[in-house]
Amino acid sequence: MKEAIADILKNNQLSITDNRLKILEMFQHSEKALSHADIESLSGKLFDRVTIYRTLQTFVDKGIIHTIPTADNSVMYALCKEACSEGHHHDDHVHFLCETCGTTYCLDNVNIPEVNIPKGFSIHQTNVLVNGVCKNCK
Amino acid sequence: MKEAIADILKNNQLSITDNRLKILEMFQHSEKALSHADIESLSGKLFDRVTIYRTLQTFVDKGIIHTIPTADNSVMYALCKEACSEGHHHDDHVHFLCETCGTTYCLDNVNIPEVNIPKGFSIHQTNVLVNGVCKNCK
DNA sequence: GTAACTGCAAAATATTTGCATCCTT
DNA sequence: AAGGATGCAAATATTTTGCAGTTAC
Repeated sequence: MKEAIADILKNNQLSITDNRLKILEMFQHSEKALSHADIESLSGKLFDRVTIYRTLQTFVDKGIIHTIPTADNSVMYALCKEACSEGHHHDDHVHFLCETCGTTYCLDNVNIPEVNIPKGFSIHQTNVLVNGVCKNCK
Repeated sequence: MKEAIADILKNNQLSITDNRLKILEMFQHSEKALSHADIESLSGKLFDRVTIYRTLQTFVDKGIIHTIPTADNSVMYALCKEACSEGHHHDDHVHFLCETCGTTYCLDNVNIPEVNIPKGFSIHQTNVLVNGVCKNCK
């Protein structure tokens, strides 16, 4: 497991550091998406606020994690699937925000439905954001 | 036209002020969604930054405009359709972000497709965000 | 006249940058 | 040893709050 995490870094030409391992581990262990603040508090302030910003940005750039558009425009992050790579995100899955507990889930196994857009527009990527109540808060 | 704008304010128990009329007019005249910064520059710095924050928040609260979740998590606003009211947004239309010109459109006449979510989850609202190239940048 | 709205100042937050030090390779 | 990563300090940017003056009704 630890190995797998280190491999992710290695495969992306990133140095293997404690910070990065810990942050990646958080994402792997978390069923839900994480915000900068989540990571800061989960880490117990072990590492610097600035380091978190830079680490998250690096991971997004490398295609290891992706940002999730949220209704309240807070920035959430979650692990990318294999399809992603540097500069090319393909996280065409559904994101679910629970209005009760505030948790954001990536519903990887829910396919994005087809969207019909007007003539003259072309689609590169589709994000679907669902608000509602999750299974734990039901 | 001016009347219509004033009516929107009146119908929502808001005082009719120059600021609010001008900001609402911007939304009505704009095909695309606007950010706080857009409004600030469009206004020619006529009104205070703080007033814009407060006006936008008031409009969102009243259901006159809605926020749009964007991929880069910048905050965009657009007019709501009639279905919205105080505390109850129903902007179930597709939002389109042009990757070339950065414009966000509300595609009011494109219906939200059905999304199948896992057992135990219930849906209140669905947002669809499409990235691509718009008709003007084609 | 009264309540609501606005603008200014300032506080609180969030994010970015520079640089010296430390760690990975 | 060299380059990348980190932490601290500080610069910027963003958003919120308090309050006094102004405006709508």
